[in-house]
Amino acid sequence: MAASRGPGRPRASSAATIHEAALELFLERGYDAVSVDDIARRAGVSRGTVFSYCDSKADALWVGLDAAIERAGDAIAEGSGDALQRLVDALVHAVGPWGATPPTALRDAQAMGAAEALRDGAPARLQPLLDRAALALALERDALPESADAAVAPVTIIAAACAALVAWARTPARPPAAEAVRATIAPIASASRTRDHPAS
Amino acid sequence: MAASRGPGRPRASSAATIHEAALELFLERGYDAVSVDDIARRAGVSRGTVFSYCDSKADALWVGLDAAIERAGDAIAEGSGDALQRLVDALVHAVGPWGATPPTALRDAQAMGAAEALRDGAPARLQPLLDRAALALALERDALPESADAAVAPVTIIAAACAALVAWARTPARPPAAEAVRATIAPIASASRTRDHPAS
DNA sequence: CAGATATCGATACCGAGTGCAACAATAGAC
DNA sequence: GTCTATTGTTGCACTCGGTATCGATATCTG
Repeated sequence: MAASRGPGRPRASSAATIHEAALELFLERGYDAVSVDDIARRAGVSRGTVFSYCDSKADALWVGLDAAIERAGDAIAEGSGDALQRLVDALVHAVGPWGATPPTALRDAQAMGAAEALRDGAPARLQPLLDRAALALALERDALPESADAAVAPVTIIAAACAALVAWARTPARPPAAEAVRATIAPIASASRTRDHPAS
Repeated sequence: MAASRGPGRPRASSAATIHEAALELFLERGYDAVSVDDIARRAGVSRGTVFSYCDSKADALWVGLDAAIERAGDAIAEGSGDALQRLVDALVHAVGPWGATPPTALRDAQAMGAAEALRDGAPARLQPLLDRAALALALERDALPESADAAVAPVTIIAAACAALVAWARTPARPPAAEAVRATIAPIASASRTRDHPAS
């Protein structure tokens, strides 16, 4: 990590330290009642340093989620089958490491009063994944990535996966995340496929 | 309207005036380069007045869209068929008045540099509609509105409708919006129905 | 030891959004 | 016509998230 390689390092700050402090405070006081100053104080760091490690106050909520989004984006390039199938497999694969345990921020979103922040931040976080899926689909279908043909199905499937995960995280007794996701989005993908490619 | 009933009414400000000023400025300079002060100046009112008519800077982007969302929410209560079919019909009905002409903010989102603002604001704007759809579905299925069974399908269908509309608004030669929406979400709804109610 | 370098901290700044107290204008009461 | 209550409007102060900058400090290299 670039944070610990440099020549001068007066403290032992890290993104993880700040994220931990933020999540602690979110749980104690609720997301809205925690300011960035609070996070800085709890982490033993100045306000400026918080923003040098985090892009926004909400970053701590997305630690495990961003990683999964990135895994999904990377997996789209690989995989077998048509682009839609690759998207399904990528989403399933991305949440595989979670097993039956959701990332803490997702599981405690309600308790932290961060459900809205999570919901409102999702579009921006998911955009790169969406772009890669739309691009893959557009290449396969000789369409523009912005066309309805290439853009709608990825949005639909990714939205379904997110909704499934939110509900899954609330479930007391959970199956593995990958199972829940596949069961939800596989039929959606089939429907998109048959609508867009009726013959094959 | 409460705005014109009272004894004293020093000015004739209105939400429409402020929305017009905002959209003008967004088109001229781009969404991010326009401050609320700019909008207030252009509309000939003070900053405080802007926020007494608008909840946020982005409000002007949502004038036509919010109305459609509200139409859809109201239509869910009526309609025929199961709850999923009512949601489909409600969405189709909600964009009916648009015909083949998208709301200006949706059509000019790119030109205004407001595509991101629109995307990021969508979850909060769509939440009431989502809640009503999930509630209707939960009642029909004897499930909790937060359960996956009741929550996933509405998210999926509404997301598909939004994606379809965004792509539709970009299309040079447009069919009526209702057609585009129905063609996109009908198969998704069928897939959700057969998955959740395999027997019937 | 000296210089280069990168992080950290403090400060100032910007814009969105909220709250409030004062003001102005008008409709109605008398 | 005057008084009064109501209501939109204004200006200001404030909070908070986010950005930019500059100086200080600690580490590594020569």
